[in-house]
Amino acid sequence: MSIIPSTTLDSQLTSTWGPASLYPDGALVMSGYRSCLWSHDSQPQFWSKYQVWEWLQQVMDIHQIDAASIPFQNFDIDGHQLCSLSYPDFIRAAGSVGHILFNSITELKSSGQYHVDIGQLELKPETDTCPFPDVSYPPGEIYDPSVHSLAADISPTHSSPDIKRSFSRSHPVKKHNPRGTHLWEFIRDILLNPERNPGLIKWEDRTEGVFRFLKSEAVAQLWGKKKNNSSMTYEKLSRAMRYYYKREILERVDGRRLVYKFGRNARGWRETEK
DNA sequence: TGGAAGTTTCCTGTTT
DNA sequence: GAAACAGGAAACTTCC
Repeated sequence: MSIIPSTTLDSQLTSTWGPASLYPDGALVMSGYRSCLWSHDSQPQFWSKYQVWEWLQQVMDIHQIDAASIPFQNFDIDGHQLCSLSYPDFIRAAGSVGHILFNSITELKSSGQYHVDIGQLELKPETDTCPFPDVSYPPGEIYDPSVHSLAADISPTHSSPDIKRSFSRSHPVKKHNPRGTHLWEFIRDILLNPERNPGLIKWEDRTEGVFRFLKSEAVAQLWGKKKNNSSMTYEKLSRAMRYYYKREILERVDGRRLVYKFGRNARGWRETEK
């Protein structure tokens, strides 16, 4: 979302993917590390409704917060409005999760330039040097939603032990999320960042959740890189996609090759959820 | 340590 | 004939 304009497929494939979900509380992991600078539109004040919603998604992901814990309809606002909310507003809007969201947005507002790539993170004490030697991305290259997601950008203020204890007591967590982002979430995130992933996957029917792979093997390679699996192919990826039919995360689209549709159990792709 | 979840890999057969 | 789809089966990785 509000990240660096783009990066190449090659650079993605050679960069370390950020296994954000391997760190149930990424902010804790990142505590004590300096943030790196990123682009102007990373400042939450300039976010669109869509970006606000994405931020919510990423906070949920990084904290493994049950999706049902956050009433998305209460966040049908843009970044400017979001930044004007007070702590009580967050509590009213998101209940027990409110303080997590408040801390995150407070930090983002105060830094305005917060970006941490967990994949490149070395666990070492805070130093005067940025742990990310080169965060520049040539134009026209492809954005990697997992590397550059806000999931990796959660406020260090979350590292507060009090918050952590409070959070673990009061918030349900996802039952299981074995290897970080799920495949369908990975696909969804690519779709939600079309300007940064030109020609990989595109919406066929945005309102119905129908999408089509344009470069199936490229997507498979990207997925393989994320999973540190250089032998990933579209054939294997598509097998995993087909398992989603049973779970109703995806629905079959008969007669159309490379076309899938989000099912009732897939969330976060609808515009109306923003 | 065992079970569950979510893939990953391989395979055969079918459809486009 | 090639590419993609469909789905069974077993293995694997990770988390709890």
